[in-house]
Amino acid sequence: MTYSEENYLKAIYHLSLFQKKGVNTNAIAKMIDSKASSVTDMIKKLAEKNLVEYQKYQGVSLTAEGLLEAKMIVRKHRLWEVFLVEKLDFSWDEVHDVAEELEHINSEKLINKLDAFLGFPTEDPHGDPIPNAKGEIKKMDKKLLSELKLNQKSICVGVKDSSSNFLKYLDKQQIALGSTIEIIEKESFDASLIVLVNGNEMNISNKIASNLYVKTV
Amino acid sequence: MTYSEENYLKAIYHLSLFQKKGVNTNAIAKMIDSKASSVTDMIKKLAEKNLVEYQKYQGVSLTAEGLLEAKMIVRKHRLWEVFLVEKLDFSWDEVHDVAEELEHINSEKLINKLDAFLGFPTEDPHGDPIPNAKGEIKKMDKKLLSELKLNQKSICVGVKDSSSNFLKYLDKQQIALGSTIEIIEKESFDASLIVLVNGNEMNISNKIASNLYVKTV
DNA sequence: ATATATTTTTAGGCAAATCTAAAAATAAAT
DNA sequence: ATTTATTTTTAGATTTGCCTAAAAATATAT
Repeated sequence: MTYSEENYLKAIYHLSLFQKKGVNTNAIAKMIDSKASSVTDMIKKLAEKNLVEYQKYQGVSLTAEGLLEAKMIVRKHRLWEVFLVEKLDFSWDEVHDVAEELEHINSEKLINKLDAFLGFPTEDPHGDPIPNAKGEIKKMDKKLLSELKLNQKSICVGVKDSSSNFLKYLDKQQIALGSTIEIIEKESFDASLIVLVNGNEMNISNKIASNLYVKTV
Repeated sequence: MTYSEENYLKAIYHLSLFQKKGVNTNAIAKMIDSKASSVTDMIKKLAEKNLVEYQKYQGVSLTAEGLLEAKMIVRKHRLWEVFLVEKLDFSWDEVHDVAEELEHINSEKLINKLDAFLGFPTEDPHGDPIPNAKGEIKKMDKKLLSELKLNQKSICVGVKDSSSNFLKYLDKQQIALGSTIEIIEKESFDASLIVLVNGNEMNISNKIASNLYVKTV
């Protein structure tokens, strides 16, 4: 598979997590940062190879084979992210672009050895699940902080938005994966929250709370 | 720089270590496994970018800029090889192809962090020198085993041929980097040697001895 | 239900990297 | 020094992945 084919599969995979029907040509174009016509071309090629199911004008979906391929790319991406953070001291907002390149390195032995070296992690530095060698994904029951009940103790387990901007904000506020979080007051006017993060009281906007995943404890 | 451009630079670099004049079009074609006409095309492109010096029919050589680029690719290749062997338990005959892909990953931060993680190694698993971040290469005074004097104690510091075949042969004979080697007899008829490797007597053909680097002690 | 807007596809082209085959330059050999 | 052989370059095609612009299909709105 080419670099480009892999990127398309990955994009379709990510989009299909939110869209149960076929994934739109335009949505793919936006994610890949290309044009709808290019997407149509590539989709035809992927359909030829039996990696996607494609009906003209009806969007695409991954075949079983395509899904597995996509998961393997995601697996590689996230394992490399763990490597960068745990072993090479990258911060969680720096890993994405490099992992975007590393995910295309093609060696099963490499990725499985890396997996073992890292201790078979199940989540990446942003709390996203890492598919295992068979493509199985352990899903965690997490919820958005904005959906958490008052006075319910929880711990931070992931982010929805993993943009560098947001991650740096969290660093500044000393919010990290594993931080304990509890809502002690909800402001109905702007839906902002007063929370305890590791015991420290702070104010958090709704936008932040809508991008932080927590697990109740 | 594209993947392909990097491969050409690397090929020219390796060939120019043996050939002090301009490197031949045909030699490059053979190394890259392509055709002379393709090489001519690419060379023109690299000359445009000031990475090589090129005169029609006279071969190519690297400019200062091209040389540094080439060394950085070699640096990446060899650092990844160390990583694969030291951290992921690859054997020395398995690393080349994967490193061939990894060497194109483009992140200075990554490679310098990796370098530090590995403890700033100066040689790769085959005994080849690793350029440092400035492109400096610490050269070791090594010689071929075939050039070693009788009864001169030495240690194995590298291989000239790093084909999987040869490396597996060395594994089988329990010859590795760091093994002590001493010639105790030279057979003039076929130039084969009787040697002590870590104290064990064994017979070694001239071809083997001409592909093993040693350092006298 | 028809007109309007949006999305998707087709048609035709472009740039990069490669190739084959022929021509030009250089090297080797008698 | 010519001829012969080899190497290198040019010319013209091909493939991949992308593009723009126009046409076709689908969705939306009055």
